[in-house]
Amino acid sequence: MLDFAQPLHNERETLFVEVILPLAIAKNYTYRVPFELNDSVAIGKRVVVQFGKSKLYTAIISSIGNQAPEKYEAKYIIDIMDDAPVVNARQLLFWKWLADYYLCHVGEVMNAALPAALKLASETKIVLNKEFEYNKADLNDKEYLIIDALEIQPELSVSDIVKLLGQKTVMPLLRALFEKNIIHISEEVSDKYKPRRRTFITLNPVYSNPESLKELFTILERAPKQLDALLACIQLSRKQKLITKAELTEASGAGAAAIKALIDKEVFIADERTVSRLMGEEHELDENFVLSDNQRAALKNINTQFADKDVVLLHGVTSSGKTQIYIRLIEQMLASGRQTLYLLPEIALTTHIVERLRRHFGNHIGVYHSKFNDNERVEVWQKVLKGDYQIILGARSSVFLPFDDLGLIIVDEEHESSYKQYDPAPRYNARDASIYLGALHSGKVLLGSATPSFESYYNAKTEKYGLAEMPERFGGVELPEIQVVSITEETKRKTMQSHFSSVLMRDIEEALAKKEQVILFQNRRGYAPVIICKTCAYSPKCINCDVTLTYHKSSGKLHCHYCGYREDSPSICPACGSAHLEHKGFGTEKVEDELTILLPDARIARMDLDTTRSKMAFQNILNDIEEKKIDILVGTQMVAKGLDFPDITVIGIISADSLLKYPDYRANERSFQLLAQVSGRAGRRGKQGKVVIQTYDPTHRVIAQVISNDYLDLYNTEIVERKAFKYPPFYRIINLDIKHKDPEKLYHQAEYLAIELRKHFGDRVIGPEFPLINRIRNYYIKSIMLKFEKDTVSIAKVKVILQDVLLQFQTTNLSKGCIVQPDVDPY
DNA sequence: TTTGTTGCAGCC
DNA sequence: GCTGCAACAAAA
Repeated sequence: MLDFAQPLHNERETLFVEVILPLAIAKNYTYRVPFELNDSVAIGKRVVVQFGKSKLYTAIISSIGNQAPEKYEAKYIIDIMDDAPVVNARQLLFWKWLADYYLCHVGEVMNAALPAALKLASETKIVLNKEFEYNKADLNDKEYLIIDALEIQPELSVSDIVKLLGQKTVMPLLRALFEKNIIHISEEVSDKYKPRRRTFITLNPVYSNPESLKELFTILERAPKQLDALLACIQLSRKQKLITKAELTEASGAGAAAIKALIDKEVFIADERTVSRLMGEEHELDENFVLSDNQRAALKNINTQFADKDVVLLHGVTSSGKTQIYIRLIEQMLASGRQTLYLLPEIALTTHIVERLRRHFGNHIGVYHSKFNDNERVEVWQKVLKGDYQIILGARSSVFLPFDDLGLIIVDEEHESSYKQYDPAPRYNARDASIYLGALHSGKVLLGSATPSFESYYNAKTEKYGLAEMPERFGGVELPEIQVVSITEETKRKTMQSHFSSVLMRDIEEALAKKEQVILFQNRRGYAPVIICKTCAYSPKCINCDVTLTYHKSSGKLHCHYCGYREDSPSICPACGSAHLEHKGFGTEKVEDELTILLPDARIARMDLDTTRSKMAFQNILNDIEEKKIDILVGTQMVAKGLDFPDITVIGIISADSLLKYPDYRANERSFQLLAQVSGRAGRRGKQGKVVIQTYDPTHRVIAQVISNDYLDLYNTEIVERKAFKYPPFYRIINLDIKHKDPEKLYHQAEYLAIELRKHFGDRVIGPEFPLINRIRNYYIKSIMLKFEKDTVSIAKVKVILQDVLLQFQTTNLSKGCIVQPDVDPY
């Protein structure tokens, strides 16, 4: 007779699991499963293992077997942390693909994929959650011990707790405490995103009939303040649907105490809600919008193309209403019961689009991005795992969430470079990864952009992707008027006031007079990027990097934008003692500074990395713009993205030249995208905006294309060059960054590596060359570029060979001290 | 001789 | 990625 109660694995059998460790190592590691855990092991569950002499790590089980490794004795798993897998099989495939495609280790992918709190390690720091009130009687002895220790010493590492309890299996305990919200993992101070919350007050419906209301009045007779508040509430509710607590306090003059008393008595019902930063106007409209004919056609087109194409590119000009189409598509997905992932560039996620979708989709939607703290991220992760969210709105890292049936991925602003991660490996592009992820789920991918990347547009043109176009703006919003100003010309006529042309100044002044707002764009932060001695031509350099130091007036120091090094700004030349130090070039800080002199009455703010680094600063600036406390906003790239405010009518590009002259094959594409995007910020419904582009090169082809808003012309001219000079979309690029502390050794090693590579790839190997910046953080850098024909060369095979060559290289004596970092599809 | 520094293999 | 050791260098 069959015994159905029989456990999954024979109890006698010894199981071994292969795990993924959150480290940059190539090998797989096998651990032995203690008998008592035989039934609990499963692929995708987290286990605690010891790796090396003393370190504990959270690892993910990637496979289970019963063969003991031959060459070594496997260590035991210390513990299993999950009752159910936190990572599903598709995710593991996705991780593997990413590691292969981007030439990195699965462990690095795991690191990027899992929120920190899901991978506690010995060094993870634990802190108490101060806001949580718990009953000590509910804790068991060990938990009590931990909490007690944390009350004395606010921060303990996992290994401290191991010592404290005298046992190795502390992770489940910590997990339990974590889930009960008693402890947090400690994080460096990062600015945390806080949605704006308001408390809304409504009268308890119990009092909707006159009888009970009358009764209430009698009861409150002896509390005149509360009576005032009640009356004010009734009065306000005639005029508006929603009453905020602040409005009520203001209108009644009753004070917060009276209102609180009424809430406590359940006369008022308080409801705290996240509200839009863009107040009013759109509220009603959004719930039940109607697509325009163009939008309906585009939607239909997309749906038709999805029938035989997995990826469709939606090319719609700014303000053509792509978001409404996305919403309709998400609704379709929701109806069919499948999940949607909606990707946006990081910065766009702090604006009203989140609220707009929240309002539309309510509890179905989860938001995930880097301004969220780790606890919030784990919460979203768990909810996706449980299937609580049907829709995820997030930045690039949300491709890692544990989706189980992803029907649609929308990648908005697909051309954005912020989809590509550079610094810690994996150097992945979330847009490209999405296409693979979509395929893994047999889902569809929609790429959206007003200025598509050439790669995507080419793929659409060659019918690899479907293409839907929306050439018209929605609701008759006019394109801004773009005026180009020649700096050369104005300088000759002596009409430049420092960096502002007469044209720009006039437009700014006119806008200010009309109480409208202005954005000025300058693609460089700080005050002056170079300081140069007029006598001996010396200019201060960073001690760790090969760059000139940028003068920052606010700190009075010279900053290195690459490693963070700072030093005091010299008053005389450190080389020759001359007092003639000249500031060359200008950044946002200087623009702001000069503007305050030229327009002393204007309220000016600056938005760049320096002013938004601190907690909440970014949000504060946005609030100030919205509440019209700022007349002029000076900023870097940041201002181009996701700033949608109706009263911004003038945009000034202080100097387009640094964009146009950037030494990169993508410079024209990028310039167009950025200029088009910045221009899109000017003017909204009913108001035509104005864009002023200042440049030394007013006849530049790209500027003409921006003015005529002719993406196609740009594409057609550029694509010819791309083909001629062997660049994407016709060729794939893999960059190898080679780093060494010793420039001599670096030179020889890089040359040697290039020779080795040429043996396999011939003249597809370019370099080694010095990159734009020669040395960063005391490492000298050379780079080798590899270009492969897209149509005829199998990139998978290339990567196998490349991996091989690199491995060979790294095992020779010649390569000691040398770091090679591959960057696949650099962006 | 002691103490400090750096490079490097191996971790299961 | 981290560790511990070996080799080497500087201080004593």
